[in-house]
Amino acid sequence: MNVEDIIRTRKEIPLEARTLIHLTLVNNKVNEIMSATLKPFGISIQQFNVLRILRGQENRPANLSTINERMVTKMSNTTRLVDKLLAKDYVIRKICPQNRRKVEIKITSKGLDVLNEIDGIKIEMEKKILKKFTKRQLKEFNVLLDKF
Amino acid sequence: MNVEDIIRTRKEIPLEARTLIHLTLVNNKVNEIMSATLKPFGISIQQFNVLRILRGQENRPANLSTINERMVTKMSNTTRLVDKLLAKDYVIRKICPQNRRKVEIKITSKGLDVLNEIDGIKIEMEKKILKKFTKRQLKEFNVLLDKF
DNA sequence: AAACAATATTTGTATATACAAATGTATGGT
DNA sequence: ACCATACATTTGTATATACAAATATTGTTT
Repeated sequence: MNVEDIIRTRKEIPLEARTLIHLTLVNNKVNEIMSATLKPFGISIQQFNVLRILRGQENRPANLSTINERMVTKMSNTTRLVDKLLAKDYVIRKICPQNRRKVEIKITSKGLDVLNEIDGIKIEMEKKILKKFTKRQLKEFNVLLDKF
Repeated sequence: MNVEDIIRTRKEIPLEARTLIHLTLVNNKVNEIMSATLKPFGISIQQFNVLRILRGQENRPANLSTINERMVTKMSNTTRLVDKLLAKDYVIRKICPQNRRKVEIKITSKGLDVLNEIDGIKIEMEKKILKKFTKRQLKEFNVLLDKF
């Protein structure tokens, strides 16, 4: 991926600006591949993230705030993400009896099934995206990302 | 920025998956800062990108396809981005006389003014975002990004 | 020249997201 | 108990984006 080719410029871009453009281009590319990978399963990246968080709960329900604080999206949209998953029977939602302001969300076996199906494909996809990296370079890359 | 802290997990994440999550988190952070920086000027990141492409044309008009191929967004949305800029008098749009299917878009002096105003602030912002990087590390980071 | 294909852009629509306000519930002070 | 405040979530709304179809113009074929 060459930045100058993609944005079609012949001018020299300052290193700082180039880095941030580069980052965005790479992120877009990765997102496109991810969305396309999930498309056959009818879920978006964010819906997938919610499902994984719920699976991580290992049968304990999660309330909306818990889900939300582990994601990048805003609270109001987390509600709507759960709505979508609910419509597909991938989660169940009920009001918490101890504190009726809260809602308890749990992944269903149908939701777990679809996640398990995706797991293998996702690992393949990740390997493909990162095939040009050595383990050493991946670690190095993560170290650099930590500087942001 | 520690990935495990942000997504609040205690589990070991496989290096490949961790890398892609890390990338997304960093990109989100950078985008947030950029949007916030542009907010006082009333333009979005994408609108800003269009303006810069137009400035790069150095008085020659650009048609929609030209703008679009230098951006990540889809054609139909480029139309709407230009609509927004038109409403702010940052660009003018007219039908190309040689080929009436095409439209010619040019940045106005008002558009140039706002870009010039933003230039300095943007450089400051970039420095701030990348303050923990040495020049050497930035180059290294770009080399790694090229592997995607 | 009429018909068809190719090109350039726009419009319609569904989904996604950000931000502010509204709703419903619980808690602490008086 | 009453009231203000805090908390948890939802709803409303504007903007952003993806995808498909529609429109308008030009180029090509017969």
